[in-house]
Amino acid sequence: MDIAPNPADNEPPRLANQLADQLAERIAMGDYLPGSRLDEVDLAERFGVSRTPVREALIQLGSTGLLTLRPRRGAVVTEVSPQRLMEMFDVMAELESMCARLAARRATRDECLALRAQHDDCVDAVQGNDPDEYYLRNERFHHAIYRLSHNSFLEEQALALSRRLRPYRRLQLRVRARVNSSFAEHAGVVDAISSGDEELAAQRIRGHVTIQGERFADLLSSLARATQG
Amino acid sequence: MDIAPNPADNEPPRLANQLADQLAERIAMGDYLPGSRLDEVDLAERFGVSRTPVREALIQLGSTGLLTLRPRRGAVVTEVSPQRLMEMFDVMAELESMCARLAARRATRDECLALRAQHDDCVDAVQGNDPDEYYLRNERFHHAIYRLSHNSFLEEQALALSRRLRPYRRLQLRVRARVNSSFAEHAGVVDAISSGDEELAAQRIRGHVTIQGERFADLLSSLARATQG
DNA sequence: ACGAAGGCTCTTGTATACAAGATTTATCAT
DNA sequence: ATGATAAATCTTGTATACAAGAGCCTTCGT
Repeated sequence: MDIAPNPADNEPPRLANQLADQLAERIAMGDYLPGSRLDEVDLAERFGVSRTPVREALIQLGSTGLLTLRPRRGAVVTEVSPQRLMEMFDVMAELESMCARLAARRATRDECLALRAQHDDCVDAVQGNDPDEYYLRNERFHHAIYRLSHNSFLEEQALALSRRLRPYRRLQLRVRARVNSSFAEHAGVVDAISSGDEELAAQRIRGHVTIQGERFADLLSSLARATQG
Repeated sequence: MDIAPNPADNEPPRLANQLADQLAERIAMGDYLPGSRLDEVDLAERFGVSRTPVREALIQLGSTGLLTLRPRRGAVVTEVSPQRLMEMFDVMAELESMCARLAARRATRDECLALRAQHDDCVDAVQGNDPDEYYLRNERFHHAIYRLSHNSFLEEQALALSRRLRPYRRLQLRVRARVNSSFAEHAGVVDAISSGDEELAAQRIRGHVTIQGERFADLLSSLARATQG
C-alpha cells in the first residue's frame, strides 16, 4: 500500500525552481519586457521569500539565455535584436527539420495516427478564431514531432529553444492570416511524416518554422507594438 | 587616456563563475567521473569559499546538463548512457552540418584562407603524434567553422554542445587511427567550404562528426577503460 | 540471524548578516 | 550654469546561521 505513487521524478519542491518557472512564464506573457531590470529584493518581497532562492532562479534563467546577468549590475530580460531573432528561428528550423526527418524514418503507424489526431485538435481553435487556444495546441503539435524523433536529447534541445522563443511565437500568431496558413502547413507535415518521406517532411517543417520576408516584417511590427504599448 | 582597455566583457569577477569553469574543466579531464557525488561543503573547503558560490556554480552546471541536481539529494556528474551519447553526437553533427552549410555560403575568401591555415596548424600535431595537442587544434578548427556560419546564436549553441561533449571527444582521439583519418576529413571539409559547395560541406562534416559503427564501439571501449582505471 | 522501526547524523534548502562595488546625489570649482 | 568630484545610498556578492528532509545506524522483535 505504500508504493510510491510516482516512480518518475515528480515536482521537486525547490523554491528556486518554482520561481524560475513563474518568472519564465511572466516573461513569456510580456509582464517583463526585454531590458527590464529584475531587482532581487523586490522579487524576494513580491514572492515572500528571501533573496537566496531568487538569486538561484535568476542564475538558472541566465543559463538559458532568457536573462542577461551582468556581474554586480543585476539581471535584465535579454534584449533580442531582429538579427539575432532571425538567427534563433533559423536554428529552431534546423532542429525541427531534424526532428521531422527522424520522425518520418522512425515513427510507427500508431504514432503517426496520434500526430494526425493532435493536428485535428487544432481545427476547433482555428474555426473558433481563438489565437490563444491555437497557440497552445500548435505548441503541443510541435512538441509531439520532437518526441517522434525518438531522440530524447534532440527532443530536450528543441523544447529548450522552443521555450526560449515562446514570447515571439506568441506575437507571431497575432498576425491574423498566420493562424490559417500555419494550420494548412501542419497538414503537409503530417502527410510527409506519415508517408515516411524524410526529405519532404524536413523541407516542409523548415519552411513552416523559418521566418523570412514579409513574415519577418510582420513579426517585427507586432514586436514593436508590444514593447511600446 | 582613460579609455577602457577592453570594450568587450572582460572576465567578470564572480566566484560562482570561476568555480563553474574550474569544475567543468575538471569533469572534462576526468577528475570527476560520471556518477560522482559533489559535496557542497567539501567543494567549499577545497576552494576556500563558502557554500553560497559553490551552490550557484552547481546550479549553473546543472542547467547545462553536465551535472544532475536531485533536490535534497545533491549534485552528481551526469551519467550518459551509450544510447544518449550517440543521440548527442547526432545533434552535434546536425549543428556542425548547418554551420558548414552556412559557412560555404557566407564565408569570404579571406576567411576560407584563415580556415585552411588553421587546418595546416594541425599538421604538426599529427606528425608529432601528439594527441593532446591535436585535440586542442582540432577544437579550434571546429570552432572556426562555427564562427564562419555568421550566425552568432548558432555559434553559441554549437560551442555549448561542443563543451558538453568535450570529455568524450577527448576519449575518442585516444584511438590511434582516429587522429589520422580525422585530419584527412578536415581537408575535405575545407575544400568544400572554400568552393562554396553547401551540400558537400554539410555532408562531409556530418560524416566527420557522427559516430556510428565501429567508431562508436571504439569510443565505448575507451570510455569503459577510462571509468574503470 | 534477519528484518523492520525509530532515532541520530549528515546534507541540503532557506534566511539573515556582512562586505564591497555601482549608482546617484550633492557640493564645489570654474 | 555646467562639469567634475566625492560622499552617501543602494544593490549585488559572499559568508554564516538556522530549518528540515534524507540517509544511516542502532536496537528491538521475531
